[in-house]
Amino acid sequence: MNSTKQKILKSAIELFNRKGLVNVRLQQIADDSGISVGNLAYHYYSKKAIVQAIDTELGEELELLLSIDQNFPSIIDFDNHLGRYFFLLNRYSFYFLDLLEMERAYPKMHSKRLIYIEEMISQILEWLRLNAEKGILKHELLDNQYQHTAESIWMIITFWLTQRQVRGKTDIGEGHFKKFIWNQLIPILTEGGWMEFEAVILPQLKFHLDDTRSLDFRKLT
Amino acid sequence: MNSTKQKILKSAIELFNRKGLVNVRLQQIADDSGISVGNLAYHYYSKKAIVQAIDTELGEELELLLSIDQNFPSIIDFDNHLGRYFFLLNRYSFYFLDLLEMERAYPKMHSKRLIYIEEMISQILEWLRLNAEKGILKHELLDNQYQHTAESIWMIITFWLTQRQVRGKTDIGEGHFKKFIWNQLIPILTEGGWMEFEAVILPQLKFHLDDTRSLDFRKLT
DNA sequence: GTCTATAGAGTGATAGAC
DNA sequence: GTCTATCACTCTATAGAC
Repeated sequence: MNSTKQKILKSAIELFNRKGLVNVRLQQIADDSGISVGNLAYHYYSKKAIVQAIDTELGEELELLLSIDQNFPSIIDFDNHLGRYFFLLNRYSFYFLDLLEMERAYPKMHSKRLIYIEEMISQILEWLRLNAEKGILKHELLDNQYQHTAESIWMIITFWLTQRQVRGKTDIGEGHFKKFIWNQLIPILTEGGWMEFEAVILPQLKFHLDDTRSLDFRKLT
Repeated sequence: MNSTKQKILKSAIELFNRKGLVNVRLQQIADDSGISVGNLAYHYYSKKAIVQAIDTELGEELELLLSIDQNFPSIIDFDNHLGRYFFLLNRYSFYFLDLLEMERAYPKMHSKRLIYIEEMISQILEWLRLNAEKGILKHELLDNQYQHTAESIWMIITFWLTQRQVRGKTDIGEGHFKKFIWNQLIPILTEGGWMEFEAVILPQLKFHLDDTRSLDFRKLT
């Protein structure tokens, strides 16, 4: 890919992230890239073509993340994985913020993304079941309990940025995100699971001092 | 409010819900109401004025829901409350589906809505703490645990429709919604809390046979 | 590859008759 | 209160010169 194409994608992603997909004009992308609209059209036939290029880029990164899922059975690997999702969330935030508009405007692209979504959920579920067997997590109390938990975790990841923006709390960072997800797991940790969590994850979470809000996450006595 | 104004609002809500705020033309609202665009403009000065009218309507219903929050300390009242939120979710679905677009297009309206959001979260938190004192819920393991749980429950309520639409699962109903929320509470129920839940809520959930997906929610042995 | 200029298809809002 | 007609504007996409 030549440098002009790269410049265009960089500008487009940045503008989409900041203003939302439908609120970005081709003119703005061209201006930000330092080229004309005509030239923009030479490199990318249409707005859809730009979105498609970004979509492919994100798709590759997601596949990478999904393919290494099988290798994070331990608690610390899950935490690292959350970090990687947080990175993608911020890099391609418009994709998560305008998820619904993407579906309405580009249904074909979205149907491919659907596969990633279901894969993501089933691999979280897999991780939960694996750790239940290992004695890190308690066994399910009800049918579908872990299915619901996996879907909840997916929801928190997917709509994390949206809720943050809606509530005007754009100052909270990765530590807060992770604590939020871990909160889904803390009540279902076994005694042993808690000990591992306390030893490995808690210090990690406290390290993330990028949060403005209270970081207190110490065990109550 | 005269009948034409009511017809307009009814059409607008329906169209917004189905196609999304930005994808509905004034012409369509007029057609659906059986009037002309000119007449539409006579009754509502602009598109924004229509949205504002709906916003006020929803605001009143939300205030009603938030004002009776203090009266649902028991488990069954919480469940009923979830039912009321589910009703509002569906009646004004565009407001939840296009939450971000609402903020971008009508920031002033949104800043009022922000208050409701924070109130909703703090009243869920209040309920959690009340039931922890009553011995229905376990005490917090960590600082902010219930704060996170309350925010998670708010997220699930608020983005329930969005995730459903994104994943193409428009066939799942109120029972599934409630089970999903209850799944947040099940792991933190005390022994006594579980017994009450099993007696009062489980039969209720099984009653909702509107779900297409598996309804199995029986206790595993 | 890059530009300017403009076509073409909306879209919200308005004017003015009835 | 209701209508038709149209303005003023926005935005994507294209044509054609350099």
